[in-house]
Amino acid sequence: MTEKRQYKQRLYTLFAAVSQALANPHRLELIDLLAQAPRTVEDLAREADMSLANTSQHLQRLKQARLVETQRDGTFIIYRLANPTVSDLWLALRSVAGQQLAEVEQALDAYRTRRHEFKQITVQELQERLQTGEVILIDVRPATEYRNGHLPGALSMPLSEIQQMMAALPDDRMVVAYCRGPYCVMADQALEILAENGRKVARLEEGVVEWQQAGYPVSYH
Amino acid sequence: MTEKRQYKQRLYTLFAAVSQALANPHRLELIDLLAQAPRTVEDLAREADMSLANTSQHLQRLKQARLVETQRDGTFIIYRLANPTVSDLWLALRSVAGQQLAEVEQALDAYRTRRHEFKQITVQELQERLQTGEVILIDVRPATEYRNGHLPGALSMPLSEIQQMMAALPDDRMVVAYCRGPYCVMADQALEILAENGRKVARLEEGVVEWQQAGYPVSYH
DNA sequence: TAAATATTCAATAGATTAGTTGAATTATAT
DNA sequence: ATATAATTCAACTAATCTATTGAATATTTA
Repeated sequence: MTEKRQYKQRLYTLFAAVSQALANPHRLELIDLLAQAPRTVEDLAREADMSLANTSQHLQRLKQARLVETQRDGTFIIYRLANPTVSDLWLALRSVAGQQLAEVEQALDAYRTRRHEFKQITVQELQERLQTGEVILIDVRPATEYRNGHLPGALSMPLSEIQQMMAALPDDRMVVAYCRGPYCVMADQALEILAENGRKVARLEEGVVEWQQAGYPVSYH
Repeated sequence: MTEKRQYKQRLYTLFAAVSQALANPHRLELIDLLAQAPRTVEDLAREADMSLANTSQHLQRLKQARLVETQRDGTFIIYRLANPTVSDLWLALRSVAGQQLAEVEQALDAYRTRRHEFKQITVQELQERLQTGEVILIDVRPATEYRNGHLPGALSMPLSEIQQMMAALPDDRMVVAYCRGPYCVMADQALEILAENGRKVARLEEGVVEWQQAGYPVSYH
């Protein structure tokens, strides 16, 4: 019977190893980025503000834990999440932390300083108003992420190019912006610019991953 | 802008702290037990085969991470999961590990040695056959866990008492047993005893937590 | 074939952190 | 007051973890 205990312990140790792989802020940021789209090491290092070698090391740990996998493309190596359930795990982790730790709300307020300034729109509301043509929906993430999947009906309008592209938007409709999800500041920044230019704006807190997990379909073109 | 980076880092650090709290086999076993029912420290220590002091220490860490909470009952302190989403997180973690790590299957085969000997029954199949009265469903977990919630129509028949209680079962129907889920060996042990006594048996891999997460209702009486 | 590029590897420093145990302590109930 | 349940403390051991560097590898391009 003491063997049984060992085997049970081995199982829990395996589960703990996965949790261990996620138990680092840098690695979580990498997972978060990869949940939006597959990327090269360089790209990840730049987005996460880490050295290349360090990024590579952390990616190795994630790979060992089978949370990410690689695929070569020319001289680049492209990392991707190994499985959609990894996204689910990341969302579950975020959700528990968000619900249980008041510090998350505080940190979020410090990060997204204008979070409470903009009107929020729910998924249901958005869908109704998109149908009737009352609102226009923009995806302000980098174009690569848009190409990897976006909300149906969304226009790609990366934050970096919004000043130029803004003019192309019809000015009789409210603009709803979304980005990588509730812990992403890009949509707020886009709305700030749009609002300064006299647009009626609102933010959708959900990103593509949250949208998808809720069971809604995603567009690719 | 470098402040922004700090705040983002702080957020990921908070998420990582939750993962860190789960990144230990003993603590995962405690979470697993608490997912079945609230318990005292003593009870947890006994079930998990750990010293009392050690159990207490690990529980403190889980409490700090807000994954569990306490409630006093006389001289006892009762621990429970702080939130149903903690169960979801635990299931998501288990699911990722199960899908990505071949070692989990191997360890499971070593732990549940007779796992492949018994017929498995799916949730759908079970529901159909319960309706028609073709099968009888037993919950072989300790009675406390049964009382905390069980599958509708299940009889409480703890593994420890199955020898005595077995006789009460009608002998014209197949007996389906379940316990704490796919990583629990109790149902297998019950089926072994029942099969030796000439019963037709089958195992339901799902436990109450998996059942509940799938959206099915749970009974309490 | 050689050069250029992207990524990984190996080795290291340095700090921090984690897990366990037994004894002492606190809190509650009788 | 005494017994019971749980927590905390002190102490020890061990281990892990991150970030950094420069060298090495693998693939493509010239």
